[in-house]
Amino acid sequence: MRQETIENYLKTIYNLSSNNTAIVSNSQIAIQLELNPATVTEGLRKLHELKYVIYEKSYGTRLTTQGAKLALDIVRRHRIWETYLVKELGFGWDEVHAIAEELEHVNNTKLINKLASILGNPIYDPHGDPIPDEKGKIKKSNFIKLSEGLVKGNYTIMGVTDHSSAFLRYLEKNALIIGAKLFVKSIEEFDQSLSIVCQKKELIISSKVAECIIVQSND
Amino acid sequence: MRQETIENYLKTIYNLSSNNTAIVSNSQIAIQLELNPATVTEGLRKLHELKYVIYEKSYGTRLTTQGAKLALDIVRRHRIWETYLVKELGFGWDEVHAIAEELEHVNNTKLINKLASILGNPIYDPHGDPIPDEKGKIKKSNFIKLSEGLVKGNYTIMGVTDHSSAFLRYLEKNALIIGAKLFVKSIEEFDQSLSIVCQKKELIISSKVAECIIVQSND
DNA sequence: TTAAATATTTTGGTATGCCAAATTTAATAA
DNA sequence: TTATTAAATTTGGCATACCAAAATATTTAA
Ligand SMILES: [Mn+2]
Ligand SMILES: [Mn+2]
Ligand SMILES: [Mn+2]
Ligand SMILES: [Mn+2]
Repeated sequence: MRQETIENYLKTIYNLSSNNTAIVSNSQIAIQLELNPATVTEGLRKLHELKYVIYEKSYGTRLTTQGAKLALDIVRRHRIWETYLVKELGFGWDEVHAIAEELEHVNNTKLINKLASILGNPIYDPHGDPIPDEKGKIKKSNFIKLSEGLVKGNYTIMGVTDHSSAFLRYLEKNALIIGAKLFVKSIEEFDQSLSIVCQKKELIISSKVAECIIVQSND
Repeated sequence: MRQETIENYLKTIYNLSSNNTAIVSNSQIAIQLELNPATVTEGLRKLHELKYVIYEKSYGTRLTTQGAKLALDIVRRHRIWETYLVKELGFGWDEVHAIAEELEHVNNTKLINKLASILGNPIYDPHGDPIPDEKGKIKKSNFIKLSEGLVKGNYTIMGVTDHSSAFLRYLEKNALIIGAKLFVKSIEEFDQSLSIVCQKKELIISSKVAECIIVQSND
């Protein structure tokens, strides 16, 4: 298998398994990688052969120790590059994901560690995602999705789960950036939309948006 | 054809044609890309179809305007990255070529122009090779190979044509770095080895080494 | 506990990128 | 000008990465 193919599978499996705890289904992977399910079945069989994953037919897939190690390395490269592009090269947080998708495959430990060092070995990337250290160790957090919070609460935005330009520009337009504080006034029963206050301005956000915002409770 | 394959062919053809003037043979390309000649014949037929090259069977290949444009873009990316790695990230001139071979395929104009801008839009890379500007324009020079110079002359080292770590470390060990001044005392008739003085130290270099050093005459 | 819906796998097939061996073409030396 | 040598091309084949459609298996809803 081509190295880039392996890397894209492992990264995807890692991301879909939420910190490598859950088992991942073929269809999830197929959607994420925009591949035909038949292709994914084949791919997983090969990754199993290569001992990167445990793939149990018609049940699901999880990473082996070896697979998780490589996955965490790709995730590290991706997030370090995103941070470098934003902090050192002046890109917007809505532009960097696509570039990092390519840069992540350049495998040079010295390069990544040098970038990390220039950045002061950051623990979070521009979207609030944790950056694994050189050994693959990752900072645990007790953050939640805004959609999972209680009504009437104070929160700080810690990250996002959608990295599309469209979503990030929408957030920016409404001052919903990382570090911003917000207060949830109420949740509409009909559609679970949230009425929130942020920077003294009141606004309504859909449940779909609230699902993509990661927050820390301040209460 | 895969974009990376196209790019590697075009860059190679550009480099072998010395500034896109000469016609390039299949065997040269095969050696450079470490491919079987049969593969190169196929590759060139496809690149001709795609209008990147004019490939005349059993005669030779040259770039079209479109092909030269893309080739110069790859060369620019490669040399900007090499310069950035040396000047901003602290790599040695003997380490950067291999990394740039991967980074050159990341296609993002804004990124390359940003790196170039941080570097002050350099005209030469760490090996003395000229960096095309955004439009593909390249600084012409009247530099020569040290092996082509006259006996008893003063020269300044302007570049190298071999980018291997082994060669570059050999040069560094002997203070034969870019900008260094040297004096050619004599050329041995038997093997064309050169007796030179550099930094007050005398040393003998083989004709093979002299062929890989680009100089400007100071006389 | 079945039928319907959904997910997965198998099968058959395409496109790309490569190579080894055989053949043809071109260049060089006698 | 002919051998001889070298370069290029053709042919037949292999491996990888995909997909569409058909066949199975699993899950979910009756
Ligand atoms: Mn990727
Ligand atoms: Mn990110
Ligand atoms: Mn390359
Ligand atoms: Mn260079």
